[in-house]
Amino acid sequence: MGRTPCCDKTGLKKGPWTPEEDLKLSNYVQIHGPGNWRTLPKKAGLERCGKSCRLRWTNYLRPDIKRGRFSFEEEETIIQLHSVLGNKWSAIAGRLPGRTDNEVKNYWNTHIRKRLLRNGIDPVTHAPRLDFLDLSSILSSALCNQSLVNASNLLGAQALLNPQLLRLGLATTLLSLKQENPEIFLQHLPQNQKLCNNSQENQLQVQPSTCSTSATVPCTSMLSQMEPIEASGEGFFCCPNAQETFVSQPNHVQFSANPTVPLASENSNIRSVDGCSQNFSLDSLRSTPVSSPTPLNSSSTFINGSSSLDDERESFSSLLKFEIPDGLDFSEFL
DNA sequence: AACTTTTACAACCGCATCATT
DNA sequence: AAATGATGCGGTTGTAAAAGT
Repeated sequence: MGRTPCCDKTGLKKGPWTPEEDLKLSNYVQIHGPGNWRTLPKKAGLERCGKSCRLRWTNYLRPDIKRGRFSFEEEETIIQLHSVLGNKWSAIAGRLPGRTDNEVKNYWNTHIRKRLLRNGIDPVTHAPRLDFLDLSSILSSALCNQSLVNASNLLGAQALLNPQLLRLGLATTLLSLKQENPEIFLQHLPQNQKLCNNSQENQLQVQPSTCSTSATVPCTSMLSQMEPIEASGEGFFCCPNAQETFVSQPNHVQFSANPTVPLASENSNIRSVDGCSQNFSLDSLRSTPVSSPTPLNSSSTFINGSSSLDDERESFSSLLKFEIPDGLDFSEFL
C-alpha cells in the first residue's frame, strides 16, 4: 500500500514563487508561526503544496537567513565538516548560522566540489584522486627503472596537475618504495637525500608553537588551496600559507613554499620532479602549521593578478596539515 | 546582435524518520 | 505493534542570468 501524497497536487502551482506568494506566506507565518504545512496553503490563500511552502519558508523567506557569498571562514568550515560528516548538509548548515542546508549543498556542488576536483582531490573522500595515485605508481616505476623512463617526461604532468600534488606524489612514492623495495630505494638514496636535504636555506622557519589547536584537517583542506602560479610561462607555484608560521609536531605533514622559487623543471632526472629541493622538504613532514598571524585573505599568492573572488579564495590561508599514520618514521626514512 | 554554452541557485521529488493515533 | 500523517533530508532538475563565440 503506497503512501498518500503529502497533498493533492492537481491544480497546484509549481515553479518559481512570485512576490505576491512570498508576501502571503510571510504574512501567514509571521502571524501563525511555521508548521502545519499541510493545511497552511489553503489558510494562507496559496495554491501551493504544503511541502513547497515549507521549503520556500525555510530556504528563502525565513528572516534569519544570511544571504550573499560565503565567507572564507564559512567555506573552510564547510570543507572540514564535510570531511567528517559527508553529505549531511543539514548538519553542516547547522554549524553555519543563517545558512540553509540547500544553500550549503548548492555552494558545495557549484564551487567547492569543482575546486577540489581541479586540485586532484576526491570531493567524496577528501583524499587524492585515483589519477593522482596512478601518477604515484608511474613515479615509482621511474625510480625502479630509470633507464626506461625519462623522468623529465613526467614533468609534462606539471601542466596537468597541481605541482604540489606532483610533489606529494613523489613523497608518497618514495615512502612506499622504501617500504616495498628498500634496495632500490637505497640505490637512489644519495639522490633522494640530496633532493630532500639540500634545501636548508629554503626550508621554512620552524618557530616555537604559539598555538596548539590541532583538529586534524584532511588533505582537502591543504591541497584544495594549493594552486600553480603561471608566471612567465614557468611552473611557479605557491603554497597559500607561505607566510604561515609552523611548529614541529610529529605525525603531521606540512609544506613549505616560497612563491618566488621556480620548480627545477629543466632538469632531466628524477630529482627534478620532486621540486622539493626548492620547495618541498621531507624534513618538513614532521611539522605542522599553527594559526597564521596573517589575515585570512592575505595575498600570499599571485595568480596572474587575478582578482576574481574564487581565485582569491583558492589562495586563502588556512590550516595545512593532515595526519600521517603513527607507523611512519620519517627520521628513519631520512 | 544573435545564438550557444555554462553557471548558479531555487525548487521539486522521493525516501527516511519521527510523532501520533 | 502497526498504520498513518507530518516533517526533514539529500539528490536531482529546471531555469534565469552570465559568459563565450
